[in-house]
Amino acid sequence: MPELPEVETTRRGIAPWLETRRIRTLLVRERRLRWPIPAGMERHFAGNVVTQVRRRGKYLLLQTRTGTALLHLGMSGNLRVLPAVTAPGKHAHYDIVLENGECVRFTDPRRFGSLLWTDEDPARHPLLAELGPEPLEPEFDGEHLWRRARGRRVAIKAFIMNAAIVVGVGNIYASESLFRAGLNPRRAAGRISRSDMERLARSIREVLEDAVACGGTTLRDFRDGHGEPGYFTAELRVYDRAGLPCPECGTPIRHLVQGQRSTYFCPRCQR
DNA sequence: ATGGGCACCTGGCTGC
DNA sequence: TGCAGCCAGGTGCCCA
Repeated sequence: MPELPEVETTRRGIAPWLETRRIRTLLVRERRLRWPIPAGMERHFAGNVVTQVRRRGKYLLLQTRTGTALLHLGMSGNLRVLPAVTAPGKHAHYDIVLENGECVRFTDPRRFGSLLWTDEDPARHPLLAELGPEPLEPEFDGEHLWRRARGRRVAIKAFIMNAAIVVGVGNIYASESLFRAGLNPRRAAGRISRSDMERLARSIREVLEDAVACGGTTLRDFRDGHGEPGYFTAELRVYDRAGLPCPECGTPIRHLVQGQRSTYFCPRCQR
């Protein structure tokens, strides 16, 4: 479900409800997420105060007075701000309950999401330490992509979906970025010119910024922190549009599979 | 080091 | 209606 724009949208939705607030308790109903929630997780939350809600790639970081909770939404997860006494749905795996009873609830049918804790600098956590730059920050640019692509034969689509190269680009926005940059998703990363990499970096940035401005993309079930869908779905130019005319040239959009993931592109506009 | 494939899960949709 | 088969927004890990 969530790529960078959806995670950022979620962050913006829940941050005002959590920052500076004291947690009454963490209520866990299902510990079997991607990594089982450790038995002692609750004690990190009870009575603690959230100082900041940040994002690194597709991870949400709840910074507290004593450490940092690392949340991941996986494929199908979402976080919702809810009033006190809201009956949990089938896959409501944990609630972060505030002192007044309001809660932020994690729901995730597929259980690919996670909830981890670190007492140390979260940037040093093994899951975050090796991540590439944030695509909306200045250190991400065409030169970075070009440099990291030297000698690499992977398809450019897989390359930009690799979080060690750049974070936040998932399956939807990879196709969309490559369309905007006019690059064929099958091209070897190492064979793309410096100037095309500049274009690609700009495209990635623009697509993600536009999607954040729209509150993300809702294909099936993405909801922000308050249950609202994202409106970038209407702006998608190629994703999930196989056979439909390319918005630039009218050629039917093609579908192909790369690394078990669907790719969509215009065979005429993308070389 | 790199690249490719698998696994982890549930639910929704399609087609017989 | 029922059911098998396929697909889905992520990503860590294993193997060649």
